[in-house]
Amino acid sequence: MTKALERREKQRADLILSAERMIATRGLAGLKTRDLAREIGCANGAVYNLVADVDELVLRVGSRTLLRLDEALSAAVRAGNPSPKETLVRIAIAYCDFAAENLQLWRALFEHRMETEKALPDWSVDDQLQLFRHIYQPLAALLPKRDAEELGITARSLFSAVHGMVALGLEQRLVAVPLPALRKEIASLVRAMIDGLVAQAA
Amino acid sequence: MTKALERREKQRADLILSAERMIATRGLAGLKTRDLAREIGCANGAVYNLVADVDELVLRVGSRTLLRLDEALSAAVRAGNPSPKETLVRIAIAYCDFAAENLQLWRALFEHRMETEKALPDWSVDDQLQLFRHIYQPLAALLPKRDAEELGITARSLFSAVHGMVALGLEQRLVAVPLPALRKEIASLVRAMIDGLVAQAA
DNA sequence: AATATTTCTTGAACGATGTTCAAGATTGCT
DNA sequence: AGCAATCTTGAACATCGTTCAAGAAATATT
Repeated sequence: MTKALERREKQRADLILSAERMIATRGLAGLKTRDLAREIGCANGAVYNLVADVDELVLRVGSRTLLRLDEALSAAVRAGNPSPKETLVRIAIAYCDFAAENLQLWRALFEHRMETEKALPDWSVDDQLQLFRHIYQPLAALLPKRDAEELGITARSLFSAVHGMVALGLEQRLVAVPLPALRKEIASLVRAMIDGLVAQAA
Repeated sequence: MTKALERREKQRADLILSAERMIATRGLAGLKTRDLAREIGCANGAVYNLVADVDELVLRVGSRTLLRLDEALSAAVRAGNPSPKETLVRIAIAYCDFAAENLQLWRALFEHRMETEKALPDWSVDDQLQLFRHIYQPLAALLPKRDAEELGITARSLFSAVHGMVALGLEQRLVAVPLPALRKEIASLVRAMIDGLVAQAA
């Protein structure tokens, strides 16, 4: 019994890694159960012994991506010892860089939601909220008069604004923006947002 | 000959309207050629006489949506005669309201891009760039020292930031944000961005 | 007006794809 | 070794977008 379960877990891990590789190279739409089955060496039907459906598979890959994103943002905060304002700029730039370097996996994070209506499992929701904590602390230092709830909302807004710039900036359909220019733009607008918020609070 | 072409055009218009209705009620994923054919009264294969493929259909619906969005933003600018700063706030709020009121159609605008790699036809690209002109003018008044290219980039960044707030704000997966709170947040952050940009320029 | 030619429309068929399931193979327990 | 529980298989199903040969309709020609 232990042997079988071990093998199962091993294959499950293989499956998720294969799915991750496949999304990274061919995009979310390029993820096919039959190709996955061939890659990990099993029948296509066997995929459903390892995972309930592709939705779960995508969410598991997404969870890994969020983890790596979290690490990237943590590293950006850790480097040097800048002011709260520059910390927030670094986080934004790090988010942009991560998205550019993991374009397809990062996109999959947001593309997938639209397709299914069913609620997300808890293990998937938790990760997402963790991201805001990187923003929360520097923001609290800059806006000492705001209470925790206000800070949470503002942190989310700040994140969303940067996300929008990255999302539309990395889109090739509109005018293609070279990555260095995008980074500069993001840094500039983040500084503007922070300056504006601090000025409003004064 | 003219009679047949007329009928064709009529049916083409019907098809696009049906597609629009279908996306609005069932989402982009709910758009099915067989259902469309039944609605406009023709065989499913006949859809491909009116339109090259579903991609084109989605783009045509998107074009209509962008037109209505443009009108909504124009109306927001027209109302009253506020300062450039408040004009930009109104545009942002109008964008948020439009997205909320036309949720599925608005989402389809951005969901669709990911799926196809082929370049967009010109008639579809043009509309998108027009949106920035609403932002450009008030921004030029606020930042008189910036040249046209810089203003264009900043206008796009501002739009992207607001788009991000709306996109993640209207997402139900994360913490659900009530619409009035979202509008308030957007107004607040737009004012902060503008204040910050103006202060930087000084 | 009758016929020929071009064009359009049809709906069956194709190829993909996610998912299911009964039958066969494998594993774990006594 | 033998039995029961479990897992694996790959064929089958349903649902898509899309294509296409054949029949219907419209247009052009005589």
